[in-house]
Amino acid sequence: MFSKACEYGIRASIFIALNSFEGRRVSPKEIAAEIDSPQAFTAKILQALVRHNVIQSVKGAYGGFEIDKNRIKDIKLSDIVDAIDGDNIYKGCGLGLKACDEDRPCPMHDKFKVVREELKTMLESTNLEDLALDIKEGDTFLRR
Amino acid sequence: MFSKACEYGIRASIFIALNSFEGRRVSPKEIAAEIDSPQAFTAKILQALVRHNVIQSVKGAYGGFEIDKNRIKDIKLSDIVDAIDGDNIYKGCGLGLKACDEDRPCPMHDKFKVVREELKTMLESTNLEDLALDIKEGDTFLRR
DNA sequence: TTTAATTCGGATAATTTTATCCTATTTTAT
DNA sequence: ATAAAATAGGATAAAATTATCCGAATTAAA
Repeated sequence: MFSKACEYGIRASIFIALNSFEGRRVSPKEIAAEIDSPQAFTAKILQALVRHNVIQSVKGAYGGFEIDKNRIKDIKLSDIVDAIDGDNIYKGCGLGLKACDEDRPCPMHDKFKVVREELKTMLESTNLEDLALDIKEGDTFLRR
Repeated sequence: MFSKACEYGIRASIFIALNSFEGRRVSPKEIAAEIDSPQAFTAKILQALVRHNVIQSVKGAYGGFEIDKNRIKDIKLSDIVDAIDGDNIYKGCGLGLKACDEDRPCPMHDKFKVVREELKTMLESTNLEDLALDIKEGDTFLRR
């Protein structure tokens, strides 16, 4: 469904949010260890998230990645997916037809639209705070 | 969402179904021209669909690809997706965690489950006959 | 039985995605 | 200032996906 990069990006963002609650910055090394992803590749993804303004980085000693504590609840899964995979997954045609739209729909259009809308709604209505709090409560897990 | 191979596979299957209604076999060349896909790559995908028993091929002169006319309505989109992309897309964890399940869910699990189920239901309840008939009626389109 | 029209399948290439490595740059503490 | 601890970013490699090419095998018709 999502690319590996996007899966890592979402997992990393949740872990960063979790730490930012406590005012703690985290390194790519820590992140990759926690979410079980390749470190250097994860670092690239973090850079992309910084460029897209989803997370922040602080360079130099005592630096690391963080998310503005007051904005954690404003970051939606769709922001992360947009930054890494783009919006084609929840906006494009299921059969890959560029010209597919309401006026000239592909054979899957009407039925796929329902799924796509469900995905879009889900991504746009789920924020990092909710996801991180579930983990904190011990209701959900980032690994193993 | 789906791989290119899977998109081509679905589009090709619909076109074959459309022709099998009329008892006409079609070649990879014809198929690729109609669904606007690379011919040799499409041929490989057709072979995979034959191996998975989704479509049939008849070798030699006057051969081509076809679908048993009486079975067109029994072939579900899920059969095609399964054959080409596997079932991970509508059965696996949205964050790519192998260990994610109801007992130990990932943070996205509950919300993603709804989307995944919607996709699963859609793929399993949509058959080639319905899709081909919509095209025949001029309500939907395979290209342009 | 030969020929022509086909699918099948192996080899290879191109592109994209995933992953690694190394150096430069930035920043804080000493 | 200097050293140490970080992120940034370029170069490269590995793996997966997408795509092409060509000869072998199969089949029906002439």
